[in-house]
Formats: sequence, structure tokens, C-alpha cells
Amino acid sequence: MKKVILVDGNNLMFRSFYATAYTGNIMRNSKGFPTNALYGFTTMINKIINEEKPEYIAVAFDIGKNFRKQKYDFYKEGRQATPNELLQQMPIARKILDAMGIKYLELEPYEADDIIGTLARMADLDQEYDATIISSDKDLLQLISSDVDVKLLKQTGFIRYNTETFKEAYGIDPIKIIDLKALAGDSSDNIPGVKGIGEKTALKLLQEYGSLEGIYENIDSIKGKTKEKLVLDRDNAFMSKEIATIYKEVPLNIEFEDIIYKGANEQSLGDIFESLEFYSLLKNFDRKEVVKDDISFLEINDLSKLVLGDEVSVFVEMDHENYHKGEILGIGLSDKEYNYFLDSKYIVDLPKILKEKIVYTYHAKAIDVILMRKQLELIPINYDLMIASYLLKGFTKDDIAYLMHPEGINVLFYEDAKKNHFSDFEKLKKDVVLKSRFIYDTRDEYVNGLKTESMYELFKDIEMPLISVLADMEYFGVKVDSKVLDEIKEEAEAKLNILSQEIYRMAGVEFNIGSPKQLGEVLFVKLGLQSGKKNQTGYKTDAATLQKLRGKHPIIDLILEYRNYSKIISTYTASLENAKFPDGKIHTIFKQTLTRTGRLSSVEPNLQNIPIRGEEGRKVRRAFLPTNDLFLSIDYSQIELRILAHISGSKELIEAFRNNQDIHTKVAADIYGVDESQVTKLMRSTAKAVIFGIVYGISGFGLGENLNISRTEAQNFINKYYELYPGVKKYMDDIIKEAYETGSVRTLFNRKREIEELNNRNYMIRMSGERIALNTPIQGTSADIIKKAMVLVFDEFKKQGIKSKMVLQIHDELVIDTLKEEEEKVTKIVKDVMENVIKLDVPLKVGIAKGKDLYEAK
DNA sequence: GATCTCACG
DNA sequence: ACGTACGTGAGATCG
Repeated sequence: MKKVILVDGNNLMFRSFYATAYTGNIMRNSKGFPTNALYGFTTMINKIINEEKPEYIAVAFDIGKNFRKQKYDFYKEGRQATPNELLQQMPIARKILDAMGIKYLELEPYEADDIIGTLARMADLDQEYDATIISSDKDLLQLISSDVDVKLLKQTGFIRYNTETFKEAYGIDPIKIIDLKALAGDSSDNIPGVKGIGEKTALKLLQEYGSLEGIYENIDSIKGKTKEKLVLDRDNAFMSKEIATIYKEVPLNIEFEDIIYKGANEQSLGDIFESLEFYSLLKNFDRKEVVKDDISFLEINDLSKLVLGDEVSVFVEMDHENYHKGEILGIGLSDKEYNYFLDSKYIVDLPKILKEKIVYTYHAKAIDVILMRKQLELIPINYDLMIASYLLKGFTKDDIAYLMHPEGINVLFYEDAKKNHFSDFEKLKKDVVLKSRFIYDTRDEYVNGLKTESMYELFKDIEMPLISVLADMEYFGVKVDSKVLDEIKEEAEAKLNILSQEIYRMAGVEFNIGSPKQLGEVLFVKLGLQSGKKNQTGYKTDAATLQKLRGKHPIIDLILEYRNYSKIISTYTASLENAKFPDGKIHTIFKQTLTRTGRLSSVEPNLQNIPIRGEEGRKVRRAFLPTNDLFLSIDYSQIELRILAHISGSKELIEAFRNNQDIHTKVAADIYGVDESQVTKLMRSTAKAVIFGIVYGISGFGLGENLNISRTEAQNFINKYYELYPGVKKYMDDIIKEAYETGSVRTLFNRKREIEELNNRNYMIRMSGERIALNTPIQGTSADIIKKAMVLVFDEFKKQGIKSKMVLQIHDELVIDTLKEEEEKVTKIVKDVMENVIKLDVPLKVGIAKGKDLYEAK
């Protein structure tokens, strides 16, 4: 038996394009040519070759006019035009196939489906051949036969259908897909079908009468509305059947011998990959090395041999991503003229070497921390490529290799080098120097880019100075009391024991309460509770769903409580203990180049999500202790709303903030049309939810879900809000319009976020883009403001010789590890700086709390 | 490794 | 007709 693989080339290209086009940027090579569809296409084809090991393979494409459209001009009408970025990539897909030794087929006026159908029929007729069709298009399922199966691609993975498995899944023979479409139509191809009949009814009819013809032969035994609909749309039904039928006699004039898989010509395939800059695909090739990875440098054994110009780039390679733990592997230095490699022992000389220089680097914070760990003087760093690239491109990895590969510079990815334990020291030396060279050579380009984009001030005055502020916070760390953590853990474990016994008893069975699958089974099958929404794997059992079931069964409260305690144990006792360093402290890493809005994030461990809302979880805060005498916590009061008031210019909101009103109460009074004195707790919290929702771009539905009220009621609240605050509504409309026009939005400090989602053909994704456009200037400006405040606080501490330390930033809050005698000074400095860091149309206000641990300082 | 769930602002 | 709130990090389960 000979195996034939038939690939739907168009389908693969579209899939690959849209898979990556809707989030983030479309991948392009350095010339700006889009490559995202080709990359996905190529990896898919490679995968097919590896998995299927075909003897015969052909890839079919659509080309030119198609005969269905010629005959019925409504066919595929209403489809959005194929984006130019995808069209440009189509011819290259053919070239890649040529180089891979794979035949591609196309013939006007036929579609790829028809070509595949024709070859599938050849396999049906020839006993010697079996075919497998590969696509994510369900239309092709009609071609399944004893000799033909279909590998239907899913979002992740695939399902393989043959005659048996298809019948099991659909209850009809594969060929009947055509009849199904004749009845139910197909909105994506604009095939009408019979109006008012959907997939469910169609399947039922087909199971009973076998085929479209069978249905109309027995039309009199069908009753009611269904019959009426069928009679009315008879012509459409038969025409739809014709359109939906894949044509199997395309005059291709080929035999299977013409589509033998020949294997790749590595030289020509390599050339294509080279021009597309698919370096990761190139690396397995045995071809002439053309990538730039050669560099001359001097390995320094004697510091007197090191002669550097005024401007120097430095790259420090470490053996661990976590620079609080890692050790140095080597140091690369470059100046205008030349490159040097320094052994790690020279780290102690680095401050002296670079003291008078203008220094450029990648990931300055790692260098700061490692110098602090070694009690060395810090190096003044003028430019960090990691930050520049974050601001300009919106995303950056910790690994500089991701910036270098697109330029054709073949350094090892950090991940790969680490896997091999950095064993190739010669390569490591070369790479380190290549990296410092790269930093130097690209610096002007990035600085110019920042200036062109009006982000140079943001870079220079906020992000760059913030680096050493964060380094200082991380290095100083937060003390953790293991005993307290342990007590919390034991207490929670005891509760869990009791709870689980009680839960088992009520359920009448012992099961893993932590497994959503098993829990769903128990609640919704065994106990027969009303199941809410489903997710991909079964019943939803999250807190919001369970909340709605409270009172229906006593087990619900127990499960919620169980979840609460088990979260505390797993995330906040065991793992925090684990994250502790030998000095008894936790040293988190604040990621400065990760979020799309400009916020920081905190990892290993995350210290920005320590429990506070629930009393049980909040106790965890007792384990966080000051190294000095007390914690001061200073947080912005409603900063995002104040920013909304400012950038929207809403008179009413600005007025309210200027009068120092409680904004939630004020909005509640306005919405409900009562006096502020008559606002109840519920009214206030409803207003609060509406206000928050507005900032996120919520819909009536979403707010309704959230407040557990009907969507109409919720929508009324939203409308009322718009009416009361027309400035806010106008801001929302304007910013979304601007986002569509420019493809991006900016914060008050000019931080830019590109929003690719707005160009997506998928309605949902576009809507999500609009919400991003709405929210990012608000969240991002808030991030800018507190970042600037941190820099100023740090400077002021230094100026006044304050020994207290900023240790945490939690988006709108700063935590200071304070010396008793500095309490007053610190409070004043931080409050003054935070409230006056920028002049808005509304005042900025902070709240202050203090305590002997993080529990009390809130 | 994907998915679900849940902690924070 | 469909899906539905912005931004994060992390642990447990399961295929």
C-alpha cells in the first residue's frame, strides 16, 4: 500500500497567518516583509513530513477565478478581503515547496478543495494507494472513504477521521456532509441552505431519510414548520448541494508518480530561509555557513592591555536567569574600535574600568545586582538596550539573542546554551563579545527611534533611572518569618483535613477536591446540582459559578472554604518558604520589560499578589517583616479614576475630585438620583462596579454577570453613567477612533502600545482591541506616574541620607522598610513626591498606613 | 504543556 | 448569532 498525503495549502497559510496575526505583531524580516504565515506553514509542512513520512505528497492552492463564484456570484460573498500581508506571502509558499521537493497543484478556475477531491478520487479508484487529507476545513470531510481519511487540524493537535470514526461522531456517512450543507447552509461560504433549518434539524432529517433527495421524496411524511421551510426553499436546497459538492474531475493530467516526495534541496531551501530570516529552521541544515557569527576580539589576561574609548558597551553573561543566584561566566566589552573578552574574575575591576566611561548594556539591572552582591561600586549605565527595545517594540525577552537573530547574528539562545551547561567555552566567549558589539552598534538606531517616537524622555528620565531603584529594592529584599508561615500552614492543613472529611461525607464518595473534573462530576452529576456554564473540559467550578449555588447545597460553602485554604498553603506558605534566600529574605525580581501597559511585574516569587482581601489569606502578611523597624505603606487613592478624569476632561469627575468627594458615593447618588446621605452600602458598591467596568470597557452583559443582575438593568446603569459623565463617553469614543487611525495608543508620558487586534477580522478580537485602547492610557499613565515617583523618592532618600528602604511596589502602592527615627521624614518625602510628581487637572492623593509587619501596614 | 483556578492592582 | 472587563504570576491536574 502506498501512502499519499494531500495538503490544503491555502488553509494552512490562512491558519498560520491568523494564528499569529491577532495578538502581538505580525512577524516580519528586517526588510519589513511579513513572514508569519510562511513560518507557520513551513513548520506545519515539516511536521507533516516527520509524522506521516509520505512517499507521495501534494499541496493544493486556490488560484484565479473560481467556477462556483462565476456561476453563483453570492458564493463566499461577505468575506473580508484577504489581507495584503497574507497575499504577499502566498508566492513564497510555492517556492518553499519547490525547494522542499514537494509538488504543488493549482488550476484555474478550481479551488484547492476540488484538486484534493480529484486526487482523493484517484486513490479511491486505485487499489494500490491510500490517501490522507490534511486541513482544518470540515468541508473536506465529505471525501472520506475506505481509502481516504482526513486529519482535521484543531487549534491544538488534530483529529483523524475515517469512515467509522466520522460516523460515530456525526451519525451520518461522510458523503452526507454535502446534504447537511444543502439543508443547514454555510455562513462562511455564504451558502444559503434552507432558511430556518440548522445543523441539529438537518442531522435529524438526514438520519431519518438518508439524503436530500430522500427527504423531498418523503416530504409529505414531514410535519409542521419544518415541512413548510423545506418546501419553500427547495430550489435553494438543491443549488446549495451543488455548490457544496467538491468537484472530483479537475483536469490535472497527473499520476501519483508525478507527486513523489523528492526531499529538500538544502541549498536552495536554505537561501529562502535566509532571506526570510528563519534562523531557527536553518540551524539543522548542513549548508555553507553564511550567517554572521565571526568576530575578532582580544582575550584580556592583563588589564594594562585593555584600552577603551569613551563610549563602551558591556555584556555580562551569567549561568542563571535569576541574577540573585547566578554567577558570572564572562564579560564582553566593545568600544568604537574593538572588542574584548574578560574572564569573570575581572568583575571586581569593572567599576574602575568603566567609571569614567559612557556605558551601554543589555539588562543593566542584572549587572547592578551582581555588583551589589559582591559589595562593589555600581557602574553608571547610560543606556540599556533591553529597555529601549521594550519601549520601541513593546516586547522584549531577557535574552538579547532574540534581538540579534533577526539581524542574522548567530549567537546561541540562552536557553540552549544553558541546556548544554555552557560547556562550549570558546563559543561562549565569542557570543559574549558578539553581544557587546551588537549593543554598541545598534545604540544610535535605538536612541533615534526613541526620539522619533517621542519616548526619549520616558526612557532617559523614568525607565533608565528606575533600573537601579529596582535593583536596590530587590537586593535589599523583604524578611520572611518561617515560623509564622509554618503556623499558618499547619492551621490551614488542619482545617483542610476536617473540611475534606465533611465534603467526602456529603458527596458520599472520596475524590480529589482539587480536581475540577472530579469536582464537577460530584456536584453536577452525583449531587445533581444545576450546572452553570461549561468550559472546554467540562463543567465550570470556579468561585463565581459556585457562588451562585450557595444555599442550594451545604457542600458548596465547604468547597469554597477548602479552595481558600488550599490556595493559601500551596501558593503562600510552602512556596514562599521555598523562595527564601540564605539571608532569611525574599528577593523578588521586578520585571521592567514585560507588561504591555508599562506596569512592573514581580516574579520568583510574585510579591504583588500577597493576599489581602480575605481575612484568612491576609494573615500571610504577618510573615513579612521589616529589616529595619516598621513598614510604611503609601498608596495612591483611586489613581486610575483620577487619570480618567484628567484625560477625559470630564467636568463632573474633575469637580468631584477637586471637592475631595468620595467618588463611589457621589456616582451612586447620581446614578440612583438620591442625596449622598441616602446612599446605601449596596448602592455604593454597585456604583463602584460600574465605575471599574467603565475603565475596562465592560458591556451590559459583563456588568450584569458581575453584579448578578439582569443585563438590561446593568446596561441602564452604564447608560446612566454616560449621561451623567458625557466627557467620559466622549473620551472613550475618541480614543477608540484614534486607535483605529494610528494603530496605537499612548500614555500621558508618551509610552506607546500598538494594538494589532484592531485589524483582526474576528469581531471578538477587534472588540478586545477597543477595550485595550480604552484601558491602556489609563493603566499605563498610572504606571508612568508611580515609576517617576519611585525615581524621585530614591533620589530624595539619597540626598537626605535616608537609610530606610523602598522594598515593594504594588502598582499604586509603595512599601518602605523604615527606621523608627526616620518615620516622619520618610512619610513626608514619599507623600510629597507621590502627590506632586505631576500636575493634573485633579489632585493626586495618597493614603498612609504603617505597622510592624505587612498585615498591619495596610 | 495546556487548562483551570485564584491571588493581586 | 455570538461572546462578553484591563493588567499580571503561579500551583495543581490531566492527557
